Amino acid sequence: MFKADAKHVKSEQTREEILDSALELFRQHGFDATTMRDIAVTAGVALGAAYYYFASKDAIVQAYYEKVQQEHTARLRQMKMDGLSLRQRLAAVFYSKLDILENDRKLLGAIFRYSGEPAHPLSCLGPGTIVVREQSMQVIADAVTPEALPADLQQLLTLGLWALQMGVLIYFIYDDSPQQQRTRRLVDGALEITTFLLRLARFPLLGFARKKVLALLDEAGLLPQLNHALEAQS
Amino acid sequence: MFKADAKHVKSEQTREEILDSALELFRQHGFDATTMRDIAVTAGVALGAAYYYFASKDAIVQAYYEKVQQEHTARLRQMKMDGLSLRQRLAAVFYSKLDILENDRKLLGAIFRYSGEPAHPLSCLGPGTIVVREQSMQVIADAVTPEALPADLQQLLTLGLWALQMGVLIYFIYDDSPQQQRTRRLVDGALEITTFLLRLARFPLLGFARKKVLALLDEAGLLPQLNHALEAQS
DNA sequence: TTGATAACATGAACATGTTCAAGATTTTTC
DNA sequence: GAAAAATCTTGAACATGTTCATGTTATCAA
Repeated sequence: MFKADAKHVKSEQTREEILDSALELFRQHGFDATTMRDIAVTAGVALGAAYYYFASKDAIVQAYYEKVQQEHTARLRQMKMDGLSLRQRLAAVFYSKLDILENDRKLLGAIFRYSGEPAHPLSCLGPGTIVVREQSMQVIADAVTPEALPADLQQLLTLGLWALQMGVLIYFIYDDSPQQQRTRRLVDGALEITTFLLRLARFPLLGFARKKVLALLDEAGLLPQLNHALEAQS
Repeated sequence: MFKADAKHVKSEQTREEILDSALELFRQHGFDATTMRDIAVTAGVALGAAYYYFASKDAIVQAYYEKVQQEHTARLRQMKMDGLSLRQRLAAVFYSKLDILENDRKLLGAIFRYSGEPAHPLSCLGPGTIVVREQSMQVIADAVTPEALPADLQQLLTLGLWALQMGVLIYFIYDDSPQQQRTRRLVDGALEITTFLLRLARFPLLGFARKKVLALLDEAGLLPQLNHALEAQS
């Protein structure tokens, strides 16, 4: 189960070769302008081989995004968060994600392409992408946990921040300001407001709203169980 | 400019014929399983004719959604809203939209397909779909306006509800409960919380948050000018 | 009426994502 | 080590969205 057989290594190399070639071509000429034949030729394999390793052209982008998520998780794990405020930790989460994706904004579009098709294996909200989704939630949860909030509030905050991150990514894709500074400012502002509202969440009236929201999300089945995704790290 | 020439009428009929055939086939066999050739044959025209009237297969779904939006606008206009509360008016807005879309959930996926591609003419967030987007915002704005809220709050509420509607549509697509009752309950709960928070928005602390949010959205360029979409009604 | 122009219609040809039957290579089994 | 199985590779063939050169028909000016 764990033998690093030469064959397995070579297979993995071929896969990497195809993935790297594809990403290079995507970045150079765009996703649509790059054909699977281009990718195969650049990777030095036959067209069919590309499909042996990747179920579809979009699946290549999905594989890229999974690598991004691994990188995001890794970067935050080796970051010293001690002494940082919640807001600073969250800023680190959001900023590092943007840093990683900075030069590949055009690729991200493919990630959202099937968000309206529950049955599609690459739907970013569907079961087919649950691993990477839970992983990205876990990154946020890890930044939230040290705050020692009440469990319900913590869950709510994590889900809300994950949704915010999704929205920020969309904004990021559309952001044509230099270096996407606008997205960064949006993150700053959103986090400021988030932490401000969090301080307010202890007040009784907002506490009532909090319970309402939680009950609603729960009834809607939108409250995932967290902490189940970390072991899926290769 | 306004002559109902026989030719123009016939042209419009052909377009309708293609659109109707396409929708029928989409509903019967699904979007992907229906080919443009199927559509052309069913409509009794050549393949090229379909492309004369619609720029792409997805554009047919877009045309469908524009019809849906027209219908939504029309339904709400002929509804007597006098004496209804804000929450009731908003419920009418959300429910009627779901009613119209009830049997075409599978078609909706195509609407979101290009949400991550700013340059695509069918991006549901891009400039190519601004008319239908403003129209759907206007429907919400019309339900909000009678409340005579402060201008900033009204704008904020309208934008927030539009975003909520988008989210609800996504949930709707994924909702496999009978008659999508879950989505309706989600709407109920979300509107309850919305109106509750709206009552709170007058308090000074939340008023501060409100200003913050508004400034943030404004800086991000997310506050559209409303009231400019009504004349584009055929 | 006639010629010119614009609007509409055609379907073969093309581009490209995807499939698949067949073959090559490696690993496992006995 | 030979046979069997699993893994990997190939590229022709296919399906289908889209384009386009070529018609056809309607409109309009003279």
